Amino acid sequence: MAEFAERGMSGTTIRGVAERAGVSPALVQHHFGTKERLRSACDEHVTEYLRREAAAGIDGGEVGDPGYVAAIRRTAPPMLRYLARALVDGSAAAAGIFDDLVEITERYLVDQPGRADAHTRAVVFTAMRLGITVMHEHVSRGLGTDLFGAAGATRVAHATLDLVAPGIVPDGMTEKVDAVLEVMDEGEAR
Amino acid sequence: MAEFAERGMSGTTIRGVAERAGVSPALVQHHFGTKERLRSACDEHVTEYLRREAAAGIDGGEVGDPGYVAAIRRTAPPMLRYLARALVDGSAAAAGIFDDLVEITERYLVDQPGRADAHTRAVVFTAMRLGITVMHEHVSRGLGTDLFGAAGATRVAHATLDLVAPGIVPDGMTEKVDAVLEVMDEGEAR
DNA sequence: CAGGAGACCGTACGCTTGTACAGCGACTTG
DNA sequence: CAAGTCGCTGTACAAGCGTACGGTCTCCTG
Repeated sequence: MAEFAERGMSGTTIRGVAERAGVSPALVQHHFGTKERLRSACDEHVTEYLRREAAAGIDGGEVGDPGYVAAIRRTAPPMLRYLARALVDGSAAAAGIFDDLVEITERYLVDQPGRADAHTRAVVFTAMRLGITVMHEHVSRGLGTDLFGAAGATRVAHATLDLVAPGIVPDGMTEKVDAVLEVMDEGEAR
Repeated sequence: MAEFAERGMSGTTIRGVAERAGVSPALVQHHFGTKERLRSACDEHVTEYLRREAAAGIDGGEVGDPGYVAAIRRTAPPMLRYLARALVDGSAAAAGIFDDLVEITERYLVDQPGRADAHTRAVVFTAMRLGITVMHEHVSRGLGTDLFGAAGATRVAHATLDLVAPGIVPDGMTEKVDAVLEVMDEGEAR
């Protein structure tokens, strides 16, 4: 996944993946058959991960658990880096994830009257939020800190809350974000 | 540029570029030498274009000219498609453009008190806005309309104005956007 | 203990790739 | 009109690619 994220679908080689994994190229082929099936396996893996963690994050009280947050902070960056590439590399799975996020966003965005309809807003807002992840390299450079680090994530979360219209985001979202950031800080300090 | 935009740096072949241009692969090499220098030429071209048109758009009254707006709407999409790819493909020129946009954004964003500092806000806002362009394929699919078409651009502009905090965007920006959209509609109707 | 499954490897093959090179015709220039 | 420039081409080649295949070793199982 790291190799796909860094070099893109056509830029990664099976030999490169094998070397990074410390095995022979033949073993990669033995397990995944073809390069396309290796990509599919990555797609499936990140799709399942996001579906599982998104569900836990939405309806679960797990976001208050320092251990859970720490685990997410450890496992999420590789997934997001892969997703960032897949979103512009023409992966069908990434398109599905995007559409799922649009649907979730549309359900949670406050439908207050404005210039655009709720669906258009949800699509645009999803693209905007994902833009930060997709351009994490540039964001990190601009911030002088890794976006996927604790400090970077906090700053970006605060800036995002500054930037989006208050009437759009559901009630209690600001507090929820603050709670997660606090739990994250505690986990970082320990 | 279209080939680079669709297939990425490592996915495009000189033979593919040549075929698309209706010439022989050797001619591409004759003019640009190497694939890397071809990419550099594209980078330079889009950089110069954006610098020129951004300057005209910011301090010029040209945005009220229907002919000018029509020309932009014809020339911009290929540039933006290329930029979208270059931003995640690790192009040095794209990084420079991103940084330039951050600087411009920081200069124009209203520096009202909030949770994040002005620079962080500018970086995040730049990534968000570019996210729409970078994920134009997904946005277009979600909208059911081409993002680079007149209808799509209008809907996205309206949704963006709905989504960003009113205190952040400078005075008169809404009216300016409306004016451009109106001129665009006139040009389209003709 | 025989044997099968599976993780793992080295080698090989055909194809595509970037690039080098020699050449051809049209047009410009002295 | 000779000569050079330039747009343009076909061919050739080494490197790297995805993938097929046969083989080795370890471990589990009957």
